[in-house]
Amino acid sequence: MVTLKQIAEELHLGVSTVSRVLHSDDPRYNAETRQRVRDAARRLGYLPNHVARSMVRGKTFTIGVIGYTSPDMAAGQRMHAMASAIDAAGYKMLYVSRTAGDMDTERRLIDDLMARQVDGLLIGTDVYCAIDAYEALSARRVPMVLTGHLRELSKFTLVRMNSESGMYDLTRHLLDLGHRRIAYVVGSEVHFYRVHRISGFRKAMAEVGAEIQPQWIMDQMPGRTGEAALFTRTVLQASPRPTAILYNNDELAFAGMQEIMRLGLRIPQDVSVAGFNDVQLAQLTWPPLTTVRQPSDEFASKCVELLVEQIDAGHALPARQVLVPTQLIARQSTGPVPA
Amino acid sequence: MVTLKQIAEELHLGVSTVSRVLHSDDPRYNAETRQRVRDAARRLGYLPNHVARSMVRGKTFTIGVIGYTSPDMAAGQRMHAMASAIDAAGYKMLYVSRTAGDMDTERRLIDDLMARQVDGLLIGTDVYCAIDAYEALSARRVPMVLTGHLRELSKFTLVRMNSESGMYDLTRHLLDLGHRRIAYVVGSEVHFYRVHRISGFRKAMAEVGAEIQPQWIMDQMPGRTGEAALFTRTVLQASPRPTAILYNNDELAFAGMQEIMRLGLRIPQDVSVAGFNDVQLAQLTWPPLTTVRQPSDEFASKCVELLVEQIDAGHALPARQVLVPTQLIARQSTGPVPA
DNA sequence: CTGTTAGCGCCTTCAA
DNA sequence: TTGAAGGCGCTAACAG
Repeated sequence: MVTLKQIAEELHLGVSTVSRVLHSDDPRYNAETRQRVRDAARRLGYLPNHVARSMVRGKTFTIGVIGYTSPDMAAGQRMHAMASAIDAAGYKMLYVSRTAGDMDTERRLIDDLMARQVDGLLIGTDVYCAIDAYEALSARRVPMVLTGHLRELSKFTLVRMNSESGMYDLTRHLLDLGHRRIAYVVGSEVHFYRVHRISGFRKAMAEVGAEIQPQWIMDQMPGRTGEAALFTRTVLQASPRPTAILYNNDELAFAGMQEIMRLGLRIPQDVSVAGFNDVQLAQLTWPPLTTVRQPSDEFASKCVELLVEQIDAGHALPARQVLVPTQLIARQSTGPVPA
Repeated sequence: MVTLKQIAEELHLGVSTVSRVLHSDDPRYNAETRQRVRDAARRLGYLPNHVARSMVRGKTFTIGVIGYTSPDMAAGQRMHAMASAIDAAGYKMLYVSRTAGDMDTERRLIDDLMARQVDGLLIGTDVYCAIDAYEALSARRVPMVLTGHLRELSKFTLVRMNSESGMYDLTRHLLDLGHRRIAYVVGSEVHFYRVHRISGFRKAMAEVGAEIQPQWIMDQMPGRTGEAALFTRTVLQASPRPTAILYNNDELAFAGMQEIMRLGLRIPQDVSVAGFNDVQLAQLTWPPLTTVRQPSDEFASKCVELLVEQIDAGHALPARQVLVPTQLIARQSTGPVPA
């Protein structure tokens, strides 16, 4: 690796001269010197040693990101969006992954990242996460942004999608198609968005005076695809049956659609189906799935914006929650209520 | 941030004493001193400054990974696998992303990562990638591993799935079910795996003396889902029509299935369908998709293994290609040939 | 057993 | 307009 010193010696100049010309582009130097330095740097293939610069500047331009192995298929897209947003802000992403629910690993990873002097932390929270560690970080005013849906996180700076309006829009969409007998597979018990989604659902139903049938709401079990399929079968074999089923995420909806096909029912002629998240495959199933999208670019840049704000301030700022708006994607899995 | 010096002053010790106790666990020190140092470190919340250590050791324990925004939905899973494998090897992943085909960005990113003194580079190649930059890196013997399917990459150390045996297995699966009239949507023109996949297909077909019908092979157009759907419609409306269709990836297969449903044909009773990659949703479509899986954990650990080998050696080693074996996943989208 | 010192590569006063 | 020197936090000789 070529260093400033080597360039300086080669040109019989001082290191600080070379440093200033290359990095601060100080206009005080005469054009000739500047040109010589530039040429030498290019010729020797000089690359500034970022580790040394970090050392002396006390800043690494690195953001530590903790993700987890999510069953959610949109995870890849979100990561790329995150990396791009971080890059665009002049930082790099140091990414570590933990398996869902492993809090000891999470604490270790936080220490690892802090030891590496990251300028800020971006943590994707899971059902079980190391709240105590977040609190310690918060007390030290370490720049930090969380993403996720845990109720306990409301005291931290958090970015999450606007689940309430998303589910409201989706329910309205069904109501506008004439549906009134709507089932809802809530699934997960632990995430906070459950509350918001249900609230969006209730609000839309209430607006048109549609009644919510308790036996058409699945919200007590863990939200696995197998259970969603079973529930789907059960409600559709009863009488009367719902004319539309909402699923709290696309994967659950796919499982439901699979089951509906098995029952020999048609989508959307016999029953309308909608999911949530708009994973990439939602447009490739048959029929293509009506769902709600959370723009991952917007989500990522919001996270980075909130984090860089704190980094620039030199410390964490008062906690605030940001809701990223969602977008209804109406496709062919929903249609007019059967006559 | 607490430093060694602060601990040393607090205990009236030298910094090197503290350093050695904490990091090399030197057994020469007496138990009491060691305990005092340990306690103080814990009490003050000492975290070693990794930047400073990197500086002096000339090693960052960081691997630079360049990914790209892949339309492939398994990307997220691969990334997590990569991060975990890197972590398990005692490194951390500095991840950057480029949009597919943006070679200027790729060169900049390589420089950024090198400036950050990463110990090695792991690059996910795309159709267009900065081969010249790889060559420069290679000439400097920078530890580097590529992944991907470009023909031109054969001179670099590369990890990719064994496309030939994967497609061979898949074709055999159809042949064993009695199919002889098999269509094949190759799609992409540029990736090297195209050659291997076709070769696996041919080999299996030749073994049982099945004839390959040119009009049932789609390999001239770019591999978009729209074109795959159109091709599917065309071959199925002609007579005689194929009894099975192979798609070069799951997304194409989903598009094909969608089209087959539109035509009112049944899968697999009328036509069998198979994909490639085993994206997570392949098991959730109706019917679940027969496909070929590339284990992402194995893939990731192989990449890391090859890279760490070079890092430990201090420089790149002679180029070699590693093929990660694939696994046939037979589901319900394939069935016996119609009578 | 423990302390002192000399850097790692760079930036930033301060001095010339 | 340029150079010298100190120091970021740590490790690794080299002394004692």
